Amino acid sequence: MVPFGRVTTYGAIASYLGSPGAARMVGWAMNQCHSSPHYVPAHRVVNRVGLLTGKHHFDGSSLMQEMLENEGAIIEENRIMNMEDMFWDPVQELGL
DNA sequence: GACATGACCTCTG
DNA sequence: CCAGAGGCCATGT
Repeated sequence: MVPFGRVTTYGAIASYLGSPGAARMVGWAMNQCHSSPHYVPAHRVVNRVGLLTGKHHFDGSSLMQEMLENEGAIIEENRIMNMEDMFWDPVQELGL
């Protein structure tokens, strides 16, 4: 549901799902989304400071970064510099 | 059934 | 500001 050009965090997703502290489970879900028939923009999910912690789980080592940069993100040292502008909070945007 | 691990977060000292 | 510890929940051995 994360729109083009926006990113969100594991914690935000977990919080939206009703388990504020279950960010790890979200990471696990992202890992499993490989085998999901639905399209999951996992590249738009980063940790709270905008660090691309899951980049190693994509095909290339820079695929995630490339896709994010393609969506307007400014990435430097595996980190989204303009995180504040890109951040998309499901709780705030979709309502809880 | 216990124990370890994971694309994390938050609080403490 | 940096480091450590605890919590979260599903999965695999």
